[in-house]
Amino acid sequence: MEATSSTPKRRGPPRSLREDDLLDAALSLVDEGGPEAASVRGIAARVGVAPNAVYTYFRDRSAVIRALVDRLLGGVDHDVFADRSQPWRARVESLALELRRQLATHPGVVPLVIASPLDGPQALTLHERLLEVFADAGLDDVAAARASYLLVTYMLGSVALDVAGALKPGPLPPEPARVAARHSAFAAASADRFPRASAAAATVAAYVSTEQYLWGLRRLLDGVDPESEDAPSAGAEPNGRIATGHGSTCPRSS
Amino acid sequence: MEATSSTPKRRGPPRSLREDDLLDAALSLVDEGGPEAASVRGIAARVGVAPNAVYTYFRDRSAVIRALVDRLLGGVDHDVFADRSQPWRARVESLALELRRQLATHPGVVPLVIASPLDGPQALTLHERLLEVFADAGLDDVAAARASYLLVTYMLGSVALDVAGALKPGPLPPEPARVAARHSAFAAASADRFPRASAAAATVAAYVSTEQYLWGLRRLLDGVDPESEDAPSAGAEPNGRIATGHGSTCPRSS
DNA sequence: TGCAATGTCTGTACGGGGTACAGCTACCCA
DNA sequence: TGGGTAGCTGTACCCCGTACAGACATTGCA
Repeated sequence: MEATSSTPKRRGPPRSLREDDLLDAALSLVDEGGPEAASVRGIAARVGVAPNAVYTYFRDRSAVIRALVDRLLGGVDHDVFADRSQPWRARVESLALELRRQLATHPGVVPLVIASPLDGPQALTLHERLLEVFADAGLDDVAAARASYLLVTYMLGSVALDVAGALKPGPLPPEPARVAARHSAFAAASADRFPRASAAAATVAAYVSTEQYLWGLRRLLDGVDPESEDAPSAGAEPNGRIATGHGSTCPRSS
Repeated sequence: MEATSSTPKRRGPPRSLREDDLLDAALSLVDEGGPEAASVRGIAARVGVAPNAVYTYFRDRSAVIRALVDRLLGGVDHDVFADRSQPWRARVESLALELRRQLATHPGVVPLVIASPLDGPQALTLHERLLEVFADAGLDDVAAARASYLLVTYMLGSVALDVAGALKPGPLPPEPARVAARHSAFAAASADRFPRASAAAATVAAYVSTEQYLWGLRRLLDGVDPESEDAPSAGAEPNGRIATGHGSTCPRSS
């Protein structure tokens, strides 16, 4: 915002609103009522303003959402991560944990993060930081870019599904009488169809943990590690290495 | 449940609509116009019916969406996966590829998948299938459940972010004059802030591929493999290993 | 054969959402 | 001191989800 560099000459009355106020309101709404609660009207009402005032700061609702996601992911930081004297893997793990914490604190934004295109500033922030770390680790640009994409994908994907899985809408409202029969029958059929998965659901939930998240992350980091041997082949390599699959022949890819 | 089994006595006129017709319409709408295009009114219009008719078959719009996601993920199948004589890893990879194909064909549903709670029939279908495979592979129930969760998380997360990343909204519509200055300034600031990531974006995109997806999957499968040694510790293991920020040396080798 | 019950679909309407358009007001600068 | 402009409001439009009440066809049963 310092782009108005030289003369911060402002016209009009002093702002009673600011982007941050609107985003704060949006975030609190999302925290309370889920992703859809961040309506333009709701945000405006929360800051005590007419709905249209929002359009002075954001082009449309999606711009508000993007800015919200941006601010949230951009704020992911941590002492360990910022400390360049730390081992690079520890820094990445620190970032991953902080990201997880951040999204777990605001589960409602997860769908918004996922729905946002990956090339926005928010993802770029993450990429940028990872790229720095990988450069420190000695990866060349291409390898760093690939590693960055792989990790951002894993981190956001895992955290998103973990958190979104925990974000259940609660018991559904009662069904209208006319449709109740059909749907209850369907529910019963579902339970019949997936007895084992249903039974395992509780077990599964108990094992979804930060440990597991970190474990997967470390497995991927092993492959990224330049000192390791099993970095992914850049696609230039034909199926030889990739198809070498631990006792299984891998099917055709694309 | 099975109560209606004996006499399929129906009253009323023969259905001119069916769930599948509505879901077909919803899917085509999503394919054409993104996740939000599947409005109740739109679906009804596409099948040539009043909007309310939809409520005869689904409790509300979210039920339609859930059924759509359910049908899509439930339909993920493949010859190799179904063939129990195949090595289990090949079967899992086959499922993963088919899932990727399916979602890549219908990118618009990805946000819907992510937004759906993980305990719905759709995810249960995936879990159920993976659990079968893992059981065949000799994993006990708990290990299978953990592995299943890890893989569903990875698969859906990776594919979702890949596909959603490819699902860019295109160039944004022109901004209203009043706000243009502020936003272009912001855009410039963004480009300044993330020069490296911006530059790397194209490179990154070029390397996002099925290969990379499979590579990550295989790394995780290595850990799941009962014949392998480095399965994730079930959380029983204290922090010793985890807090150890291994200074870029692989903690384990395969 | 006729009547009542029931599932399917329509007409209408309400509340809420995004947002375009046209102002009003207070402030800044010339 | 007056024009210009940023910040904000009032109003209005259209789309969306969906509740309510009924029209209609089909069926089971008397």
